[in-house]
This record gives sequence, structure tokens and C-alpha cells, in this order.
Amino acid sequence: MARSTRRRPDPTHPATEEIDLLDVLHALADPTRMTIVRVLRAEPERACGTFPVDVAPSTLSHHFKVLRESGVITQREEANRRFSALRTADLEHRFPGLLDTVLAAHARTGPGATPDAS
Amino acid sequence: MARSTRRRPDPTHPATEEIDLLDVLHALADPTRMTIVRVLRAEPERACGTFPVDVAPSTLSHHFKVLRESGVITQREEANRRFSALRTADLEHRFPGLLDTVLAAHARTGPGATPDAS
DNA sequence: ACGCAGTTTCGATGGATGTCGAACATCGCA
DNA sequence: TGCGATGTTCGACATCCATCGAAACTGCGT
Repeated sequence: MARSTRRRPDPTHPATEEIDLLDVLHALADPTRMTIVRVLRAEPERACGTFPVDVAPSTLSHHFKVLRESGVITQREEANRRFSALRTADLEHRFPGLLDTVLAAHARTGPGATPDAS
Repeated sequence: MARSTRRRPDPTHPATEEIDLLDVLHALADPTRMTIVRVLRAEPERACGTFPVDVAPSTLSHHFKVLRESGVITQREEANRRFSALRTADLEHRFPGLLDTVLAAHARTGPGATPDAS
């Protein structure tokens, strides 16, 4: 049965031109999701369950949905696992420099942030 | 009575180093507030009631409060009116390039946005 | 075939948020 | 001194949102 190999439908993503800035900002304005994006920034792809966040699996799934529907990440299904990746190129094309700037700002002030690195 | 010249206390603002990125992103992730910021971007200062937004005065006041408490704007009292201004320098110092990038992104895709200006 | 591991969906819940109208405060001006 | 203009605060309300637990689904290994 080649036609129904995949029962669960592929997750839907917005087209690049459909990505809304306010949706993206809202998606990034959450600690858990910001952590996810930061991790994804360093690695090209990663399975859902392997993120260093301390929330229930269902909550995590919710956050991935928000990130996906806002156009920040892509999700690819492989067997049982779902791999997530940043839509770096798409975001760069639509909002040049945005992701870099936001992540740099968070790196400066968020986690261990060098107290006076200016 | 020099000590109680000003009855209504000056609005409180967070110190520059206290400005939180996620708070800023959240503040910007609202159409009304984004409009306010965009207008403020063009003019150095402006009275509250003169913004081209279509909400009740009390709602507007609420949005100004959110913007102020997140560190995006300053509010100065002059007589009856309250003037708002972007904390451009503070934001630039704390999150270099952030405001420019976000506003540029919104200009590209938000209002009249040249359909295919790439 | 069975069960386990990884994820999503559903339902519920408490808290934040955007919105409004009414009431209050402040200042300038007639 | 009283009125109008400008904003804020308060209370209410509907909605959204982050979170959880339980249930269901999918595919792999035993």
C-alpha cells in the first residue's frame, strides 16, 4: 500500500510569504520556545524529545505547534520521531537579520550572559 | 508647596539593564502596540491621544503601560498631556540592532509593504 | 502479536490579556 | 470657580494561553 504509508498527515507549515511578523514575535516571546529556538540554532535538526526543557510532553508538543504554525520551524517525520529544524533561510528571506539579531540579544542578556561584555 | 507639585506620580520605567528581551518581544507582538512604536519611530515624541489607533482611551492607556513597563517607551508628563517617546538609545545599547530590524521587517511585510521589493 | 517508546490530541484549569464603559484625577481657561 | 479636555484607574468580561494528565496513535523490536 504505497498510497497510505503515512497515516498521520505531515504537519502543515505556512508558506514563506505567509509568515507574519507578529506571530513570529509572539512565538519567540516565551522562555520555553526561545530555548528551543536557541538549541535549534546550534544544531541543524533535532528530535522533539531531546530538548533541555522541563515541561510535560504534551506541553512541549504544544510549543512545537506554535513555532511551526508561526513559521519559525519545520517538522519532518521520520518513523516514530519528529525532527524539528529552524526555517533559517525562509526567515532570513522574509525578515532579513531578524533571527540573528533576536538570538544575539538573547545571548547577551538571557542565560549566562557575560555581565559586562560590551 | 514645592514637595507635592506633582500629584500623579511619574510613571515608572525599568532601568536599561533591567529590560527583558522576552518582555520586549511580547510588547511588540500586538498590532496596536506595533502601530504605536512605528509612529514613534518617525517622530521623537507624541501625545497619547494623537495616535492613529482605533481603541478606547482606557485600552490605549493599557497599551502604553505595557510598552512602558517592558522598557520600549518613556512617558513624560507635561501639564495635562503625557508624551511618549521610544527608548531608542537604551534599546540599542541593550539589544543592538533589534528595533531597527524588527521595524524594518514590519515595514517590509506589514502595512502597504511593496509586494515584491526584494 | 505484544508491548514499549515517542508524540499528538483532548479536556480541563488557572492565569494573563485585550477590550470596554464608568468614574476619578489633573490642568488650563473662560 | 466651574467646565471641558486629556488620561488613568477600576471592575467586568470574553478570550487566549501555558500547563498538565489521560488517552490514542504509530512504528520498531522482541
